[in-house]
Amino acid sequence: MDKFKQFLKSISSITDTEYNETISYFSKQNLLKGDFFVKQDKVCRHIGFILKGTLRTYYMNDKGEETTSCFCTENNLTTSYKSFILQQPSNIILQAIEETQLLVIDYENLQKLYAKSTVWQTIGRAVAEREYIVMEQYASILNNETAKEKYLRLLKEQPSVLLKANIEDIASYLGVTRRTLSRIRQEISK
Amino acid sequence: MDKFKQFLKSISSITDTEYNETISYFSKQNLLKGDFFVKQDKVCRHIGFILKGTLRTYYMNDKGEETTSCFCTENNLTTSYKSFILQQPSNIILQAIEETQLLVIDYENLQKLYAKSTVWQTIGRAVAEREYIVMEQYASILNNETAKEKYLRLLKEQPSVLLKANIEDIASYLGVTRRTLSRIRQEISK
DNA sequence: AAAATTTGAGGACATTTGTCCTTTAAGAAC
DNA sequence: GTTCTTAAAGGACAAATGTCCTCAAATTTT
Repeated sequence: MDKFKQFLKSISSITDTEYNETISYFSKQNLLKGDFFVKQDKVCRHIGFILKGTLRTYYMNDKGEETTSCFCTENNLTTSYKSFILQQPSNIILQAIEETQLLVIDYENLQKLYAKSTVWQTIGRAVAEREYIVMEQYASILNNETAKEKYLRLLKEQPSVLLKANIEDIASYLGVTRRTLSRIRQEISK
Repeated sequence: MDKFKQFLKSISSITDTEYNETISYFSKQNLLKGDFFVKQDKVCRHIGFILKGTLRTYYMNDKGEETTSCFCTENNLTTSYKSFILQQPSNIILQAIEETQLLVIDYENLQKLYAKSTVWQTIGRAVAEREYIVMEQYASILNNETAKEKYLRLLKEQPSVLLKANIEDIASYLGVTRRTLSRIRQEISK
């Protein structure tokens, strides 16, 4: 729980008292490997803070092909943010790829916090701005980096993901087929 | 100016009185074709609302190659949002591709509005959420659509851009070379 | 109007990536 | 320990895309 307090303090000037007054709006949630945090076409009702574990975010097209867009790891927020904001069905799926512990708040409780407290108004904007920045960074990577560069970035920034996720998911994250990922790994091992 | 009031009302419950009290924080800016709204590596100090015209958003890599990420059109906000939020140098460039009129607010004035008014706190969050959604949509397109699909989408959603922008810029927006764009147009014309 | 310059279309070939398949290795089940 | 199953690596060929170039049309300059 302390991790979460630290996270909030890193994005706002929330005091210990304010934190204690509002933490009761959150609850804990545990996921096993393979469990879904957000299912496709369901409205995402929660924002979660990852205390422990890893989630995979992916799209699924009509043909059933999956495209991994993100691996969410410890001490970060996770949600189908667009679905959450608009309270509309989600076009992305969030699934645990290992045992995962979350601190979650639902939509109504978050609106209550916004109404009740100025600091939570600020946190709400800061979170939206952060989510924007993460997404812009992601789009920038999609635009400017080759699959090989993305692989090397993953290796550097989230090496644990390469051990936990399977080849299919990593390939779809890089935007290539398994065959090409195999070629990339071959090149790198030289 | 009315367009801007309408825009704000579409994302918040701002009243006419509140609007009139805060509009003086904004000023007008005109750009000629080729003028920059945001230069590379400069801190973006403004958010603009496009009253008229079109801007192109692009990255430039070390080799001087440009990647167009967005064409911003009338009645939308435009800014290098990440640079604006963090007040750090921008990695994207915003350039008018035709004569453009903007309503702009600078960073300090926006912070004053946030401090002064609850409705502007809400607008700030709503804008961040909107920008997030646009960016997510963009990332989703990058992930899931082929260059041809992107071209057809542009044709449908922003047909004016195909007339105003040059081939090089459109190709870089689609993530392909001019040669491939030429092939795409050939296919479509059949 | 003629010349010069810029812009888009498209040919030829090389490179990259995908598709389909086989092989190998590792782990699970018996 | 042997067989079965699953996951990753990699071969062979096809398809898609990039590179480099030329040509034609349009636009600008003189």
